[in-house]
Amino acid sequence: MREVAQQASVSVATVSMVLNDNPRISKATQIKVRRIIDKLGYRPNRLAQSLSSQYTRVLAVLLPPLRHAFSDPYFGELLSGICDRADRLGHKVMLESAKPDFLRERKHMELFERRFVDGMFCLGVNDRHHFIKDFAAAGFPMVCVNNYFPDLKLDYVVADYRSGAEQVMNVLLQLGHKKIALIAGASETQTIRDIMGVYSARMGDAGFETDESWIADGRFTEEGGAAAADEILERHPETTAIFACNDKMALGAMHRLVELGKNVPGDVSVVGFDDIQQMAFVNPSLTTVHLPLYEVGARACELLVQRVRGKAQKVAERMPAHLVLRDSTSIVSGRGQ
Amino acid sequence: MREVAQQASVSVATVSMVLNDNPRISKATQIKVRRIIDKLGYRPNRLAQSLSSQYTRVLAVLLPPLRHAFSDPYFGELLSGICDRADRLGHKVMLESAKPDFLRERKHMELFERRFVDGMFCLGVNDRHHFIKDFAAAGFPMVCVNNYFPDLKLDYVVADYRSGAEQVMNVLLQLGHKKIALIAGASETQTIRDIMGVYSARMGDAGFETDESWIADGRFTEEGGAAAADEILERHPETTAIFACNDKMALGAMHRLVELGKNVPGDVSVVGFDDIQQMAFVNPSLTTVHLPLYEVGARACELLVQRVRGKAQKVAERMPAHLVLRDSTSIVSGRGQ
DNA sequence: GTTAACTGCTTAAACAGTTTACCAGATCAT
DNA sequence: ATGATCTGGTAAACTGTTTAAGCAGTTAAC
Repeated sequence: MREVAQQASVSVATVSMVLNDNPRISKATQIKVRRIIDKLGYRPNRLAQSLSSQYTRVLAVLLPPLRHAFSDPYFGELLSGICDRADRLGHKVMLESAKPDFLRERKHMELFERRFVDGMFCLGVNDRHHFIKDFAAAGFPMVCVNNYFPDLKLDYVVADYRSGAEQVMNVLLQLGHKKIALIAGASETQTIRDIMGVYSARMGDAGFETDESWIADGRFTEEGGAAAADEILERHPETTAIFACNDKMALGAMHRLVELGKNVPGDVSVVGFDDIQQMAFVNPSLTTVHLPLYEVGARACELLVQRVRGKAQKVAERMPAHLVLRDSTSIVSGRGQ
Repeated sequence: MREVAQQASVSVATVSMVLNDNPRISKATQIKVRRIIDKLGYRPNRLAQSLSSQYTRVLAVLLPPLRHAFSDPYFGELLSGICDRADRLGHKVMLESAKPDFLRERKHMELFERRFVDGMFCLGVNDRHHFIKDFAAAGFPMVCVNNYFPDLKLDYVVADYRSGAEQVMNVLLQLGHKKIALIAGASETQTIRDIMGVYSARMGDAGFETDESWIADGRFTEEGGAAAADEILERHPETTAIFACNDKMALGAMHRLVELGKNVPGDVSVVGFDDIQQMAFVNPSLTTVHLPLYEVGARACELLVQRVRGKAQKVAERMPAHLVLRDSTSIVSGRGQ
């Protein structure tokens, strides 16, 4: 920068102002300086800029410490939305995994304290993750992505799980299903509780009271989904439909059903949640709820950037979800009754 | 830092040396200063550290600009390995997407020039991506992950595609298959050419000469795999086995086969490549080649960090792959002959 | 007729560290 | 006693930006 200033016979401050399109710089100086910049191939050092301006223009994404978190299409789709939008807003995205060590050493706070990042996204958090309160307490910008905490004053952007669940229950009931089981994930997650609430309510409305024996925990994984399917069929062999709270569990359940010699959807209908890409290509293709994950991520990013700039107030948005009917659901079969 | 120095009645230089475990600092001063640091909750500003030390300890991952790149388990697994190892080595990971604009504006170079990052990983690149030469030319540390360029002097870490392909061909031939088709990806990719080379050679060895009518391009996607399956069956209805160069294409092909009323593996065996996690849970579960993607990513990270520190020489490693037999392959059926 | 707000630019301080050259005192060999 | 070496520390220069304050002259507002 000094070199540019020298060659253009102006001060470094002027060069700085040229770079920042400060209106106080005359057209002539603008052009003169820019010409030298191009000639010299000068690029401002972002570390120095950040040091001085107090903004790093870097955002962190905190992912749960699952072995396959990065290769999980669910998180991937959120990440995709976040990254695309961040790029458009001139921000970089950094990846972090919320390992126990990471949290114990308060690294999630260090990210801010040491000026690594301006803001943070939390993905896959639930009520047991007490650390999320730290951000708000310290006044660091943070947005919960596709999750929320009614009791805490935290920013969030979330897909409409209730509406999605309503649509699933409607279609299953209309297809004549009465023996509907639910494969849930961790009930420490508010969105899962939303689905469970809708499930119980709609079953009750339809006159088919269910108890917790109709609900199994699939731990959000394929293996868990398979195990949950086992549990359910053992407790209720008369089950004609299984509603899983995410696609991975639905896939695991479906795989297990086929292994057990059941026909999907002939004997048992299966419905997922999320609509991750592959689900159109499994056999049978999976009926599921499409969540606008990309858009949720993108919107969260927009709002986080506003927060960083001190603009946004309370951030809380809910984005629409819709059912995608495929081949894993059908009208209840005669003998299923 | 000034505050710490003052309270400990030493200079800021001393505080800096304490933080960096400089041996010139006495035990007594060490302890005295550290006590004040803890008391004040002081955290060194990484921007200032980087500005001064010339190292950012940030690495960038350049992903191809595919709509679902982030949610692709293939990239996810590589990313997972990279991130875990980077964390252990005290480095942060930044995400970048190689969009046309990005490259046109030389942003991939700016990342280095503006001191954003110390090094870079390139994922999913092929011979058409001329920009990869820029790094070497400018002397910026870069490692190609799970891909390589025999003609260029670039660092890389790659899974052993040839050995994987050998294993596939061995098992298919042993199962009695003769009419084996190949679904390839972009032939601009060296690893794909490796597979194609093995395929042709082994078919030739076994006395079953094939020509390009037995090879279709599946563009690495499920849709492409499905279309490729169509092509192949149209040209060669007698096909008894399909070998796809990645799992996504295998899944697409399998889905199409089932749609066409074929039984997998009864009528047609299908083999994939990569062993992404879900493939154990599709119907039928997919026989595929397990690539140590996590390890490839981790190793690439180790080597990149060494490169950044100026230690490593030429980096070029190949990691072993092995076949995973599942339910999508079987002995060739009588009528298939 | 005074005050205030421009004009386009410069100077210097601030941002928060690291590193190098140097220094005073202690230790050691001659 | 003298010079050489070691020890533990300091002051100052350095990294590359942004930004507040200021310069002297012009113009608009009250």
